[in-house]
Amino acid sequence: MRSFQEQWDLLIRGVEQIVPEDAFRKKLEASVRTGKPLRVKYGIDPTGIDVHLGHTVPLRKLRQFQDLGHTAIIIIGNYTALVGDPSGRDETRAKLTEEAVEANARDYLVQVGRIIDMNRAEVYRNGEWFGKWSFLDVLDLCRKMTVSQLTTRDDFAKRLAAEKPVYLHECLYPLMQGWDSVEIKADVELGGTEQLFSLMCGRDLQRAQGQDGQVAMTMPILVGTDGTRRMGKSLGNYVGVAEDAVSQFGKIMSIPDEPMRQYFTLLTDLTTMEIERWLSDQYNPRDAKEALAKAIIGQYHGQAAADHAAAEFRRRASGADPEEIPELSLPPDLLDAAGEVAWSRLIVTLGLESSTSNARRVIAQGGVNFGPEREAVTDVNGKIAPTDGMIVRVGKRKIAKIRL
RNA sequence: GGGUGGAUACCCAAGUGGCUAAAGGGGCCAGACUGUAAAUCUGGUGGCACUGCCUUCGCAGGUUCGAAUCCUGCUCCACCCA
Repeated sequence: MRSFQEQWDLLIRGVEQIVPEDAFRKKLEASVRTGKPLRVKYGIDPTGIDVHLGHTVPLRKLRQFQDLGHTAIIIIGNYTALVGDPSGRDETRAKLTEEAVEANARDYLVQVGRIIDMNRAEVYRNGEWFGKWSFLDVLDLCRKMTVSQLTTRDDFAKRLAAEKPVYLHECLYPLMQGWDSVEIKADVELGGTEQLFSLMCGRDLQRAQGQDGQVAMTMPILVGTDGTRRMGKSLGNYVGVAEDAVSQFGKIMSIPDEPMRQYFTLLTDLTTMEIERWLSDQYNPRDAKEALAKAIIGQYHGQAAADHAAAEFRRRASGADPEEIPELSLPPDLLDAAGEVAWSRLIVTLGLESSTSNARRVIAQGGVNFGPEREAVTDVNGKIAPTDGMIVRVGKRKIAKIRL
C-alpha cells in the first residue's frame, strides 16, 4: 500500500471539496496504518442508459481509490430512481417503472465496467433495504430532517422562488441516499458538487446511528461540449463512453478552447506538468485538443483506435471524404422516364436531409455537391440522372454513395 | 373550497382582429474565414407536386369578409388564500 502522502496527493487531484477535510485525513491515515481499506461509495440513478464523460469524473476518482487498494461500492438507486433526484435540476424528473429501472441498471453496470474494476467492486441496489420498509420506517426516517433544512438547499430554494413545484417525494431523496450510506457503512461518498447536501445527509444519518460519519468528496461538474452548460444527455452536449472513437473524437474537437484545462484534469491521467505544457503558448490549441481527445479515447477504445480516429478526423478536416461512406440503394421507382430525379428528392431519399424543404434550402445555400469533381448543385429545381457509385455530399459532414 | 396567472414553432419568449409561417434569443443547418466540427462574420431554420399551394399558436366548437388574437365549453400546469 502506498504511503499516506502519495495517496493524498493522488486523491485530491481535481476534487472540488472534501467535507470535512480533516475527517478524510484521519480516515486515510488510519487506513494506511491498519491496512484496512476505505469503503468508498458512489451512487447512480438508473434513469437513462448513456454513461457519458460527465459521469466518468467521479467514476474515475472511484477507480483511483480502487487502484490504491480501497473498496469501491456502487449503489444502484433503483428505489430512488422511482422518486427522481431533484439535485441540480430546475424541474421535476419523470418517474420510471420498476422494469425500466432494472433494465437500465444492468445496462449501467456494463458501462460502468469500462471504468471500474467490477471484479473488485461491491454493488448494491437500494431496493434491497428500502423494499423491506414499512410506512412506519419511512416516517421514522422523515424525523431526521426538518423542512427548513430542506429549503436551504439551493435547487429547492430556486424552484420555490421561481414558483415552480417542489414535490414531497423529492424531499425524501437526500434521506434515502443518505440511508444507503448507513447500510453499507461508507467512509467516503463521491458525487458532483450539487450532491453535497445529500452526501452530508448521509454523514448525519450515519452519526445518528452511531457510525463514524462518511466524508463527502465532491467533483466538479463537467461542462458539456458546448462549453457552457453541464454535460447532460437531455442537453445534447455529451460524449458517451460507448460511442465509437471517431464520433468521440469529433465531439471533443468541437469543444471550445476554454474548458480544455478542465477536461485534461478531470478526464485524463496526464500530470499537471504535462497539462500545463499542452496549454502553453508553444502548442497550437488544435494540437492540444487533439492530444486531449486521444488521451480520453484511448481509455475506452485503446490507443490504436484513438490514433485512427485522429487520422480520420484530419482527413475530413482537410476536406477529404471519410474512409467509410454509407451506401444506399435507390428504389427503382424513384427515377422518372428519363432516368432522372429531382435533387431535393434524392437528398431526402439518401437520408442527408429530413425534408424536401430542407434539401432545397441547403441547395440554395451552396451546400450540395457530387462526384469526384465535387460539382456543385446550384439549381433548387434541378434534376440529376444518378449513376452507380455516385457520391453526394451535403454540407461538411453528410455524405452518401448511391447504389442502383 | 376560493382566487390569480399561464399553455405560441426544437427550447425560451414576443404578439391581444387583417401588414403573421408568426418579433427576439438560444440551439441547429449552410456559406465565408481559420488554428479544429474553437472563435468570428453572413444567411437560413413548418410542410409540399415550391414564383404557388397546404398546415400550425393546449383541445373542441362559435362569432367575423378575416382569429394565435374575440366568445363558449373542455383539458392541463403553477402560485396564493383557506
